[in-house]
Amino acid sequence: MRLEWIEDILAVLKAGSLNRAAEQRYLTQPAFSRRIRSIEHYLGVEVIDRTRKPAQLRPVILDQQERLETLAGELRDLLNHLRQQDRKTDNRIVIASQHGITTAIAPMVVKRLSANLDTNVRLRSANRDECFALLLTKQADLTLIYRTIDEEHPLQGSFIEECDFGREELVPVFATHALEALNEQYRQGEVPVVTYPEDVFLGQVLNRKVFIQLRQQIFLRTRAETALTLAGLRLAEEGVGVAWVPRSLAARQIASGELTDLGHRFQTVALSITAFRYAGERSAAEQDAWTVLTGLKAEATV
Amino acid sequence: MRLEWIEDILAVLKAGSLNRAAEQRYLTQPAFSRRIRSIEHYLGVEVIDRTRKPAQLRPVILDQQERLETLAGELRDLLNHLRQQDRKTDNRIVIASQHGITTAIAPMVVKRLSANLDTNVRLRSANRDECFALLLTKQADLTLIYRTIDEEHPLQGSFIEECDFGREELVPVFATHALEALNEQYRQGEVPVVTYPEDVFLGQVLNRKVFIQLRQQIFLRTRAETALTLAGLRLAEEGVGVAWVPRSLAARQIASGELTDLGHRFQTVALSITAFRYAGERSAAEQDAWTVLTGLKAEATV
DNA sequence: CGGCTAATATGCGTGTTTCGCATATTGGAG
DNA sequence: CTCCAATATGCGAAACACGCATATTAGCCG
Repeated sequence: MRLEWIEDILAVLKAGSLNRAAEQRYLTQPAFSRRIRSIEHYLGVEVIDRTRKPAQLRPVILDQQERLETLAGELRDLLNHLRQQDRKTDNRIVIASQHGITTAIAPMVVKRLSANLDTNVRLRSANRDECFALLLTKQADLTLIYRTIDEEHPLQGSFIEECDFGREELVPVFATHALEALNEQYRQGEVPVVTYPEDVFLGQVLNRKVFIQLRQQIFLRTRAETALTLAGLRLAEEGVGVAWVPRSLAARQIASGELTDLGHRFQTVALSITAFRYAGERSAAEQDAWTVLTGLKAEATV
Repeated sequence: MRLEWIEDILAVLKAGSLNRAAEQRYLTQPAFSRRIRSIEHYLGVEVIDRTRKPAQLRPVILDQQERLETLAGELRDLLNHLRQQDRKTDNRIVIASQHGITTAIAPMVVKRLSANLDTNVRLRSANRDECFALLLTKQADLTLIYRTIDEEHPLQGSFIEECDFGREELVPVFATHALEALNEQYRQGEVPVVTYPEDVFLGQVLNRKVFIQLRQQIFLRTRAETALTLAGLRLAEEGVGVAWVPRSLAARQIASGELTDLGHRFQTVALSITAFRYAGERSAAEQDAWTVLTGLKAEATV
């Protein structure tokens, strides 16, 4: 028996159909359908009534709803407890950081935390959704992510606390040594660009905030696609295409003249760097970390 | 999270080492070792202390022992409940029957049950160990297995009830039309036989009760090995070798002269057919079934 | 009572997981 | 230091779970 199976069953209950339940559980409909089948096979009992079309849970299961919910809750509690326990005892905190932040800002944050506190910091790099997942499953104590300045609450619910503690700008950059070639292409009506995949946060933001408008003026030729800002940076350095990268990541190369900031010609995207954590009781180490972060915020706004 | 994982962890606790825990959980030591690793990976927490040699559970986990046991119990209860529930409501019972019995005796039993009662009987054929497993996990309401007459309690524990309700004899048979060839081989000091694998019950019984003695007199040439008595019967009919099969299975062929009963020359094995069930409350259908079975016993002993 | 649509199921190829077996490595006792 | 028992790792095979594309079907509507 698996916690995940209980959650699957409860999802059917709440969603009212396999289709929507599949969505809630982040699976395709066929995969979810098969999963329910495999659960039924394991139990030796039919879980849902397939004769009707929006498939319904059978009474046998429905009667156990409360029990299922209780058990699922207890299991999750146990998991959360185990996952946090050892951290509490060794004064350790885990920070989930969006990939771009891991290279750009997080090192500084970690340095500050380690310097000011007797704390063992572990940094886990992941994409944005994964970061939230790590926080929600308490595998991370807090998470650092980018958000666009107009984005409301990426995580709703009062049990989550947030703290904007810095700004970042996504700037278009390109190899200075190849600028002439870029201008030539520009005159011919096209720009080579490095894009991020549509299914990662930066890809969506860049598309919505920059590319849609830009495409009305000029043809964007995607020369490379990568989920990693660091790779984007390298590609820009090689003159493969214009890449939008966090300014802090490119600061050194821009200063040295290796890269040229094309923010005046194309558009930049303002992002804020936000930390999230669970509200409620927490370990001393985590409390201290949060204090340091809010301190950074104060610095930034000065 | 999985119930099986909790059980794995508790097994380490009880066994005191990965090695013996692996045995308890019916896994090889390497597989079990990796399983614990995967659990640790999932939890993000070290479950066992590998610096010492008989690996010990870490205090983090040890502290949760009671909680783990409670949860495991609740999950198992839920499973048992779900697995039995639908049977109770539609007056259904599931009988796990050892393969040989499925063909030999079970059809008669099922016929009796269906005739006398308004009951839906489902027969599941499995090997002996699987039958016990099905009973213990409540996927079956009762199980029919062979046991040797001197075998004590295959399942110990007061929570199991048993009922010997018949006798069976494993008799050596061979194709009548090929008897002459058999005798010829016999004179040359060897007998072609059909054996059962060592890892199934009949294989062990036959070896212990018959072959060990027989080998002191004559060379047994294994011509075929099969786990299925029915296949053994066919092989005997074809004259491949002498096969020990339940008498009831071969009764028709012996009567018609197609097969010859060699029980006078070799040895037979007396088996009793025993039904097992959980003690305690049960559905009306199952109670009725048991009554019918004990009735059969009365008939048999008359 | 057909035909349409949304819900569910199935075929298929692929990547991942888990296992057993054989073998390597390692802690700890003597 | 050497040996033994406990644990780990290499490897190949089988099972599993997934996504995509597509087939089937319940139920609604004309």
